[in-house]
Amino acid sequence: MTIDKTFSPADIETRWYQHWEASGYFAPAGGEQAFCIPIPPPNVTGSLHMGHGFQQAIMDALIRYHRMTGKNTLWQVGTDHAGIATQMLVERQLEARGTSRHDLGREAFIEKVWEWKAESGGNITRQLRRLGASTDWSRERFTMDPGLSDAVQTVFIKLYEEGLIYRGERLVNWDPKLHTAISDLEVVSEEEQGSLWHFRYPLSDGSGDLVVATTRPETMLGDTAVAVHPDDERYRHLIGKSIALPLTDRTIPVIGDDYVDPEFGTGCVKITPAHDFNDYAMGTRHNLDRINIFDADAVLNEAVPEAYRGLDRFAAREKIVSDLDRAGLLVKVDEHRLKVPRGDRSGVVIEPWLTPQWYVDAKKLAGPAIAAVENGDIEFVPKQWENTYFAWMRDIQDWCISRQLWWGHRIPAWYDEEGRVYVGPDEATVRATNGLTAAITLTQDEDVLDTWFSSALWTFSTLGWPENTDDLATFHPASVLVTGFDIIFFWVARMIMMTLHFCGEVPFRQVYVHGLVRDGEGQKMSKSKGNVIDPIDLIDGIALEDLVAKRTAGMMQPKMAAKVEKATRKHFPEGIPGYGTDALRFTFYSLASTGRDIKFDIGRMEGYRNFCNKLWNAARYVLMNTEDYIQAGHAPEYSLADRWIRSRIQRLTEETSAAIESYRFDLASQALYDFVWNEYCDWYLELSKPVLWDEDASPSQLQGTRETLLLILEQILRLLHPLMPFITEEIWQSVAARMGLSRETIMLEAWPKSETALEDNAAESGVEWLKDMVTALRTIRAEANIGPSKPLAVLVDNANAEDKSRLAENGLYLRKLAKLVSIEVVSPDKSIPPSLSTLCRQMELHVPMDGVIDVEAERTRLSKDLAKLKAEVGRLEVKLANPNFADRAPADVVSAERNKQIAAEDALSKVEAQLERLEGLP
RNA sequence: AGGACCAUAGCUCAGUUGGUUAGAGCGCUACCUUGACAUGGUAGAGGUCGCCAGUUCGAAUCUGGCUGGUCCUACCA
Repeated sequence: MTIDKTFSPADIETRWYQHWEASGYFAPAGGEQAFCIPIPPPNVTGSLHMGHGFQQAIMDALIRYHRMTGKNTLWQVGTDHAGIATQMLVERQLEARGTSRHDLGREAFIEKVWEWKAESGGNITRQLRRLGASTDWSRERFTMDPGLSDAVQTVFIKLYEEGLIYRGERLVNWDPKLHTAISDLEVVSEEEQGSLWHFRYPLSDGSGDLVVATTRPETMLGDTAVAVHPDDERYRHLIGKSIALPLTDRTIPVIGDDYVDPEFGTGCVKITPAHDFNDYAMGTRHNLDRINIFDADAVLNEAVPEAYRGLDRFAAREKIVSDLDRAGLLVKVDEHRLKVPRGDRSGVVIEPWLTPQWYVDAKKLAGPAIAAVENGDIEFVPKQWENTYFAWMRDIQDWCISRQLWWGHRIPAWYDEEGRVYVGPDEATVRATNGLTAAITLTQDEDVLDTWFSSALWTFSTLGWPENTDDLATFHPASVLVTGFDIIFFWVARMIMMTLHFCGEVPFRQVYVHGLVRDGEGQKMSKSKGNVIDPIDLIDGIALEDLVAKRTAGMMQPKMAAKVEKATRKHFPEGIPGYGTDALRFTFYSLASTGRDIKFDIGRMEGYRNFCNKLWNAARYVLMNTEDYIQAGHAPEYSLADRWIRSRIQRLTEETSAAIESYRFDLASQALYDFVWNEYCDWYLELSKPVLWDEDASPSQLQGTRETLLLILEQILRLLHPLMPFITEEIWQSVAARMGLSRETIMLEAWPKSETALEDNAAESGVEWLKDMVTALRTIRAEANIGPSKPLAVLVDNANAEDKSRLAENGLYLRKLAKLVSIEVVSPDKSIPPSLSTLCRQMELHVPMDGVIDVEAERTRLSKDLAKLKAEVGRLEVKLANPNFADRAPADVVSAERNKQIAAEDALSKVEAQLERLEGLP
């Protein structure tokens, strides 16, 4: 069997995944204790972005880890129907074909969406597989599945019956492009440049006028009052008078309300209760009329004077301003920055609009949901996110759940001709329970429910609720929810409320809140910015031209596309080489610290690709050197190095487990990387060579080293497996075979336990000593420019008894690792020939150079050491001379400092002596 | 307006309850194809831990203020 010199991920990943899936390894199996993660359902018609990739990587690590610890492990997978997004997508396709959903009609349109789902829905699950996600595909769910739809309907009806869902006509956030209401959370307000128009409104008794300031002139046609602050000296005498509203024939009152800020604008506010949330509230307080002047397109309707009917809101603004100007009523226009609310999907300005909608009484549901976090039934990690949660929950607003869409769960409510509402699972039931004869016409509500309404039921609806299933009993509450902080309100909070209400228990015990992935410059990744990276492209690689094409596809503005193209060519001049899933995953883990932003650094990913290669080659070395391992059959004898690495891996095991348990994947990956590269490869593999290549080594010694090589590698693979599933499985198969283990997959092997009995402090300090020696000698070599191939002789002065025995025991290692021909312990009075000298601990190492020493270079080198030591001695002297330190600091700290001082002074005098000796040379 | 978070090497980031010579990866410099690996090896250079005060024998770490940045919530007509 030959193994390639470099690791090629593409060859193995898909093969292993298919094997795992086909073998049913992802399904829950046995174990007293259950461990369950519900996937945050991605949009069924979408595709994975880096944020998803990161999130799946975290979940898969947790799942694989807990599966290996022997738990009954379920990763519940599925997707949601993403009402608005999906409907928009399909509508765009229809548009491209010159048709529309209205041409098709409701049923045909919904059929089209299902077709589209069938076509594109596999995309996201395919990507999940490429990432190695060990989800139980046999239980895949979709929010529009019959079972989940049942749950949605049951919940709606129950909440309605309990009075927690109600229908009401109120101002909603209306999206005039998508023709639907959206919730507060789906509105994003950002500062934009606008104007503040000042208009003169005449009093109807002709006694004068006042000036109002507004950012939305077009709404003046719906004004039903002007408000001033009741204490405002300038205007209080006007309260109670009335105004002849320009451009209309209406008369409206001047009212006093302390909501008005006298400092802003003119101190007079026009009030339009039907088109502004604050005005609505004021209208309620003062019993004002609500005049709705817009239709669903935000076009002026019948309620306004004829001249303005049929105008779009922005056209109306222009006309109104110019008409008022012509009438001499425009006082001035100021530049003004204001927050403009836009729909997060459509991007158009949201219109507060008066329509009947369905609401969830969130305040009542919030109480227990707050308590569950307060009393620790649910724990956020990191804890600080609980504050975000509390802040929102304690000031929660009722949730508008109806959407004027076709794609989604249709609201189970029917109206008779008088507009009376009946809620029930279907028309027949509604008729039966309400005693409605066939003579009465019933019409079902046209609207569907917010997608988040069904997502809020995710943890229990996916497990079979409202049926009382075994799965519910076993896997609910879930163990942990892994999610980004951006959907704490959208999803996490709502899940907690709904689940507590319907299941009487929390949906999950912990919420692990991770950061959001950004590009290398800290920018949010978004399609419109053109800086998205498809995780699959990092895995498989992509040519520059393809990447540019992908990023600029569908960009409306050529200017923007050019900009994106330029940035892409700059950041990825060579395109992206394929790094493989394991490298991508390991990069995600290394970035998963407690911060809020995760800047994705491709350079770092390259480093972890190299790490995969390092591991690959370490395995190659081990396999090459253990070929006759099984046959040998001698009782193993363990070397110092064997005992050392066996001890070290106990600590690594502890550290890795603790890191994963506390969701510190960055620490876990760091510990593993450091161990594999800097301990196992750099030292242990090197230390194994002198043994394996020693012709005098006994069969027992060979056996001890070969066994340790395999044992440690096998354990490393298990520790790495949750993070890097593919490469570890590939290597593990060979390693396990070599060890004579006849088991199926590393996936189902036990998670390593650290064994205190194998911790060996003597071996650890022995190898530390050895490393110090080797490093000291290598440094001499490097600093004096002696090539690595030139063998050296070493004289060791001032060795104590322990050093002497270690020198004797480690001769083989020292000769090989530092490339020495001889090591000689000399007595202090022996004269040293002209040498390069250095210190190692309290020993002095001399490398005789046959008189060809560059005295000047050597003096420079030693002087540098001397200066460092002098600084240290000085620092320690000052510290220890301070009586406050000596008296007040703990005794162990003081004595540690004193020991440092003694060692430093000793070293100082030795270097001084070495310098002196140098002076005697030519 | 209220609140949160962040500021450590050129870059991306660790740094547990205050006590190390402040660490890692990438990048950089010099040398090296030695029988796992040049996606490699060896040895280095590089930081007044944003600024100012305070607490303390001792502060990257705790407290207050300031500056700079990010974000969330509410919203000004």
